Amino acid sequence: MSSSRNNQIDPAAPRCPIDFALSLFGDRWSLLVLRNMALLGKRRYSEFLAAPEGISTNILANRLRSLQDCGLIQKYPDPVDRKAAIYLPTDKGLELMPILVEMLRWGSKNLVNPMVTDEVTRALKCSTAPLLTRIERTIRAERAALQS
Amino acid sequence: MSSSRNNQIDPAAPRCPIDFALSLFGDRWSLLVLRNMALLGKRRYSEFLAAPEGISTNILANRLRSLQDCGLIQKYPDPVDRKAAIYLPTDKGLELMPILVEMLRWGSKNLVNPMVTDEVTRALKCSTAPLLTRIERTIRAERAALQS
DNA sequence: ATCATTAACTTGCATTTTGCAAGTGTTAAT
DNA sequence: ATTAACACTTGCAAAATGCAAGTTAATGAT
Repeated sequence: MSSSRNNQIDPAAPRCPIDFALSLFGDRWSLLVLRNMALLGKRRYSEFLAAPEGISTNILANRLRSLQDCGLIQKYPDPVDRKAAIYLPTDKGLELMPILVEMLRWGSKNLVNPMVTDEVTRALKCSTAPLLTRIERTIRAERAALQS
Repeated sequence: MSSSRNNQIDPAAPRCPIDFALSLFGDRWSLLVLRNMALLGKRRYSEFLAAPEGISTNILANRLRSLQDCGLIQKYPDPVDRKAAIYLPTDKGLELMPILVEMLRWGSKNLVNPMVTDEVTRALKCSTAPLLTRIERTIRAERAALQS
């Protein structure tokens, strides 16, 4: 697979936004990695690998690369452990949160036994704004700490 | 491929709603077919095939089957042309519209030249509620006409 | 009644992507 | 000097995809 999917497409040609979105993260794993980062507070390769869905090592490495190539996540060296890396969503990646939240809503409604935190349950029932703000703040704060 | 993906999974076991959603329509084509039905007013196999993204015939047939198996769309015989079929989203499928709309929003913001109708542009700027209501009404009306 | 056409697929096959297991390179701890 | 932890990479079989061609059933034209 090319490191980023969908090359040889004229970026100025008019295109359906949904098609564009799906060409970047329309697959089984990309949004699950984003979920792990943004919703479950995971930051490292080994943590993503440990997710209950069981992504395999080569696919995870491939997705981490393509998400970086799309500008949706960024990789940082861990300041206290030089063999480790920290992955965080970019602002462009954080803008995917409404999509994740709507999937969460649909899945929660259509699953027999949806596994969700109390915070998410509350957010889906009332307003998702507080959840989204909290996520943005958390990620931006970590990013600021890593870049200094 | 099995006609519906993800068999041998205990439906009562607790599961992440996002994982569940992605297991049903987390691929390049399923949501594009839904877009064609709900947002672009397409109803027939030949219309889906004519979409600018260029889905191939076997993949389209496969997705139409798996979306039916998931209960997201339903197939009806065309009342005026017995060799033709009409595909429409179910209510469960209509509930995916917020996900599509959020993808639309993200793509429109992050594409150089997003191809969207004026109605969608307006909906994204102000409120998506009118667009969603109009889609629901349209589909439900067609469904009612076909079932009688 | 026959023939061509249309709509909705199915089939075969080459290419690509996925999933699993095993291996590699670098840093850190003992 | 060994061992362990972390983040990958490689090899290979199996599955999914994309393309072209073929099939079936209903219509429409002659």
